[in-house]
This record gives sequence, structure tokens and C-alpha cells, in this order.
Amino acid sequence: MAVTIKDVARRANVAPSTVSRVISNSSRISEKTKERVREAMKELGYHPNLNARSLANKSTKTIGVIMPNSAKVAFQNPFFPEVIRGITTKAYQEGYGLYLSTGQTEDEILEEVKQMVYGGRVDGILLLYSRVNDKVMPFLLEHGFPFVLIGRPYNIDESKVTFVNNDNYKAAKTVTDYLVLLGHKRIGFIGGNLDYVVTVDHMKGYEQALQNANIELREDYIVHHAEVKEGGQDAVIELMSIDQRPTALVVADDIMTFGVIRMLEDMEVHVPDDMSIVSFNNVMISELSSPPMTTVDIHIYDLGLQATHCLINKINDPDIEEKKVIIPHRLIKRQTCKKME
Amino acid sequence: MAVTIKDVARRANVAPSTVSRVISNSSRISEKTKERVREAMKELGYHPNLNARSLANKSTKTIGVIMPNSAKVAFQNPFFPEVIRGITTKAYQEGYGLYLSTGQTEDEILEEVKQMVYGGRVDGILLLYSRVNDKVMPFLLEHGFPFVLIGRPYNIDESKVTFVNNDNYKAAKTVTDYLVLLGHKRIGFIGGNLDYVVTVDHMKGYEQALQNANIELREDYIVHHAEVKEGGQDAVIELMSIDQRPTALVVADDIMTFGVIRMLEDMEVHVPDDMSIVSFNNVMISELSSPPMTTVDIHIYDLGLQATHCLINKINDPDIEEKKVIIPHRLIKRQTCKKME
DNA sequence: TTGAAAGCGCTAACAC
DNA sequence: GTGTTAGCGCTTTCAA
Repeated sequence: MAVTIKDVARRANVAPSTVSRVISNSSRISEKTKERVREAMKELGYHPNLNARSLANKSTKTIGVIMPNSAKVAFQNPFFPEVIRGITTKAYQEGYGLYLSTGQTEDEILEEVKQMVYGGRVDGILLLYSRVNDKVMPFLLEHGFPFVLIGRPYNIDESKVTFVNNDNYKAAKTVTDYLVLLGHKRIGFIGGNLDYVVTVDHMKGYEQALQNANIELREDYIVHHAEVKEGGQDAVIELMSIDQRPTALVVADDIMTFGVIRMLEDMEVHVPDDMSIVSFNNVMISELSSPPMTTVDIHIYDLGLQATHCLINKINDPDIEEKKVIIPHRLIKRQTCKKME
Repeated sequence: MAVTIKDVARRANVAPSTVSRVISNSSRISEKTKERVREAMKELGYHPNLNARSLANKSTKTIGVIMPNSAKVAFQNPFFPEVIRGITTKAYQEGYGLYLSTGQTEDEILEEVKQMVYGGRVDGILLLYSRVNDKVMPFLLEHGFPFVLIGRPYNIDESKVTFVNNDNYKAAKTVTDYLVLLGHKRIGFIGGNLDYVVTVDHMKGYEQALQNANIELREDYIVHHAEVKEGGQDAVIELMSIDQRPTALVVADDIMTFGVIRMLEDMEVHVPDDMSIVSFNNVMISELSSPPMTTVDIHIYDLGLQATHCLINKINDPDIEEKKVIIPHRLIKRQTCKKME
């Protein structure tokens, strides 16, 4: 059996409560006793039992991280590693640990969240996605459990939830405007899963830009795919089979763009000469495509960092008011766009 | 305050222990009482407190996942997401949760591991890397704490630790043999961080293949870089500045290969016409490079899955004997290799 | 400034 | 089959 607070107390000739106070560095303990107790802890190799502490405390110092259903797909995309990197950094600084969701389906995940909340496993929850008809958020809201959303609440009053997001609408609009400015009129859109709010926002931005430019919206220029890998490739096939092919593409995600470029290459459609492309995220390898891709940097790392920051604030002060943080984005011009002749 | 086991007991007119037994579905409870108790749980909306359970139980049903120091670098590489995907799958099946390390330096991580172990936060630990002078493994070994290593123990008796690995030596040898068979004699090697055992193994395989082929080893053909992104590019510069440039490259990692191809392209060295390349891992995007890369599939997902499987076995039966699992690899031929004229 | 003791919610040994 | 009860190791009143 491991050494407990009682052992330390005995050794230092004090009461267990005193040891506890020393651990939390209470100001009402004399320096002398503190020293003596610390000594004893060292000698015995004492380490607190975190479960016992959590039980007495009702605080776990851990954050639950909920990934979209099926990490299967999620983790394919460097977005998640990168956002977790941001989360990790802040969490470590503040002495929090991370507890990861493992469920694959929406229902499994909801079950897990319930366990985390009811079971007292975590002090707060980070939602790494915003889905259109999500059940997790309503649950959390209903129970007044601290959480922060990365993304944007949908069908839920924004003032009721703290979230960290990009202005994806604007980003998509800017990017489309940019292609229009380069002289493109036939601009296709390859979007992600329509269940995700980010996809909805992207599409609206794209549509608005075209409308502003008096370019007619063509249904057949818009393709959606859930899978980042095959998705990009399938989408290309669809778009290239159209009579009047697009000359430029707005692509939901950099990884998709890899697939898109690859596929176009196979069809001898050259980027950027025959096709311009802009996409989103600017993950690490985005600059390593051939040609290097023009993309919107959404500062994924910051999304994670800020969200964690907000969450910890909320945990520390449950009555803090809800907050909306927009992380700025930035168009990174590389070599997948070209002016129309 | 949440509803506890006592509330349920009162409601169902039984003792708390009975409720506990119903929860664990003990066979010594009559179906009738079980029903009654379950009814009460439903009515009251009971959910067990996991901290209390862990405290009484000395079991947390969670696995600690330790990433190499600085997830900063680690997560850049799709290897980790993919291995976690494997872990996640098995863990979920078996009802285990995942607790992630967040430390950046080796010391921080060792501290975290100690916390996990002493603090009773996890039942077992998964080590996602094998470093040459690692302190975590000795610690775990010394404390007889259940853990499984993904990779290979170094400077530690293999029979003392359960590990899941590829035969990286052989993979590197095969790959180099392959290039030799294609007629290459000037074969460069771009390796990862030499602190990692996998890098050591790769290099040995490479050297052995050259030796077997009676090709002299050239120091200047061997370059190591820790960072996957810049690494590949820097390495190319070094290798291309040599008088007698290599005609083929063995690259430690697919992501590096993206950088390598990119850089070669900039120098108008075309792959595979002017340079053949083979690398390792076969992550999702590996087939999306231009040209698609020839690489060794190491079945990352299986590494994670098997390791988790072994760990859970060890947790359930601490006296089970240590085991060594080698996940097979497979050369995936795509388009970055060409026969020398 | 310190100690005694109650309790956090659950499990498991022991009794019946 | 079911109940009683003593912990698990810590925190936190309340007293002194």
C-alpha cells in the first residue's frame, strides 16, 4: 500500500489535517511545521492520491476533450492534432490534465459525456466541433456544466455559450472575392460535411461573394464530401465532368486540396495554370504541396489555446459571463492561384 | 448534490451494498431486487461517482497515454493521430478512457507519469515512443506498474517489457535493397532524431544493405534531422551540395518526404527521374504527394490497437508474462522510384 | 497555529 | 440473497 497522508502525519508528529494544509500551502501553518512535514514527505516518498482528493474536493483538475464522432475520420485531419497542441499547452500551464473521448458514434459520445459529467471525471469540457443537430451541447447547457465550444453554436442562443471560432463566413467570402478579382467567373466549391457548422458558414461566404460579383450560382459547381482524402478526389471527378468546367476552386480543407491537386494532375489539368485553388486551415504540410497551396491560416493552435483559457476561467468562476472569441484568419498566398488571362 | 447510492438504496428499500452489487451485476442478487433497484436508479437519475469508485476500487478504467516530449513536434506527424486512433478503438471496446500527457520536456513528462502512477489516475500506461536514454521506462519498471511500449526498449532487457513494434531494421534494409536492385549505388539517408530507437534501427538496416551490396558507406550521404517539416528540406540542401549527389534517398518519414520532394522540385531535380525516394509510415496523405510516394506501410493503427490490447491484458493479470509483438510492414510501391538507366 | 473528527460516494468483507 | 460496517485517502469544518 502506498504511503498516505497519515503516514506522513505520524512521521512528522502532526495531525493529518496539518499535512493536508501543508500540501495546499495554507498560510496558517508555521514555516517550521511546514518544513518538518515536507521533510517527512520527502523521506517517505509521499504522493497524494488524486482520486481521494477529487472525491473530497469535487475537483479533478482535468478537462474532457470531445472530438467529433468517429475519431476515425477526425484524426485523419491535422486540424485536430494542432488544436490539441494548443489545448495541451494551456492545460499544462494551468495544471490541468486531459481526458479524451473515445466514442465513435454520436450516441456513444453523448454517453461518454454523461459519464464525465455525472461521474465527476472532469471539471469542464471542450467541444472540438460544432455539429448542426448536436445533442451534447444541450445536455451540458441543461446541467450548467462548464464547457467551451470550438466553433459556433447552431440553433442555440449564442449568448448562452462561450465559444471560440474563426469568422468562417468571412474567410470564405474573402477567398472567393480573391478568385473573382483574379478574373475567375466559374468558381467551384468543394465543401466538407454539411452537418458541420463550419461547412455551412463557408458556403454562405462563397455564395455571398458570387452574388456580390453578379455571378450566377450554379448548383453543379457545389460539391460536398465528408471524407477529406477520397472526398477531394471524388469531387474533382464530379466537377470535371461538367461541360463548362470551373477555372477555380474553393476547397474546404487543405488535406482535401492534396487530393484535389493529385487528381487534377492525373487528368493533366495543371494547377495553377488550368485551375486555381484556395483552401482553408494552413496545416503544417500545406506549404509542402506541389505547388505550395494558397490557403487561409485559421490559427488552429490559438483556437485550442484560447478555448482552454476560457474554459479554465469558467471552471474557476462558474458565474463568469459567456464569451465569444473570434480568432483572426489570414490569407496565405502561395502558388495555387493565377490570374485569368 | 448529486444522487448517491444511498438515495437509491433508500428509494428501493435495500442496503447500499445491494445497490452496489446491482451495479456490478452480481449474480447473488435476485432478479426481483435488481429490477427494483434499477427502477429506483432510473427514477432518481442515478449515476455512479467514478472518483469514489476508483478510491474504493483502486481501479480507474483509464489508460495513460504518453507522447514523446513536446507534443509540439510529435503531433506534427500523422503517426500520432493514427496510433491514437488504434488505441481509442480498443480502449473504447474495453470500457477504458484515455488520459493524455501534456508535458513538453522530458522532465515534465516524467513528473506527469509519476503523478499518474502515484496519484492513481490510471491503471496502466502506453508509451508512444522509445527514446535512447529514457527515464520513464525505468521508473515504470522499478514500480512494477503495467505499461506497454510502442517501439523497442533500448538498453533494457527486452524480456522485461511488453512492446509492440515493427521490424524497422528489416524494413530499412528491404527498402535499401530495393533501391540497390533498381540499380542505384549512390543512396542517401535522411533520418529522424537519433534519440529515437526507430532512427537507430533504420540506419542499421540501411547500412547493412549497402554493406551486403558492397557499396561503400559515405558519411556525407547520411543526414539526420529532428523536425519533419524543415528537416526534409534542410537535408536536401546538404545532400545536393555534395559533389557526387545521390541518385536515391531513404527518408525516415513520409512527411519529411513531402518537404524533400518540394525542395528537389525547387532545384529542378525531378522525382523519380533524377532522384528515387522511399520512405516510411504510409500515413493517409502519403498517396497524395506528387508523385505519389513509395513507402513502407507500418500499420500504425495496428500498433496502437495491439499495444492497447496487451496493456489491458496486463492490467487484468499483472502476472502475465511479458510479450513482444511485431507488426508486419509492407512496401507500397507508388511512383517515387525508378530504375537507373 | 494545530488537532479531532466527520464526511466525500463507493466497495467488499463479514455476518446473518 | 441481503444488510452492516469498515475502510479507500483526502479535505474541511469546528474546537482548542
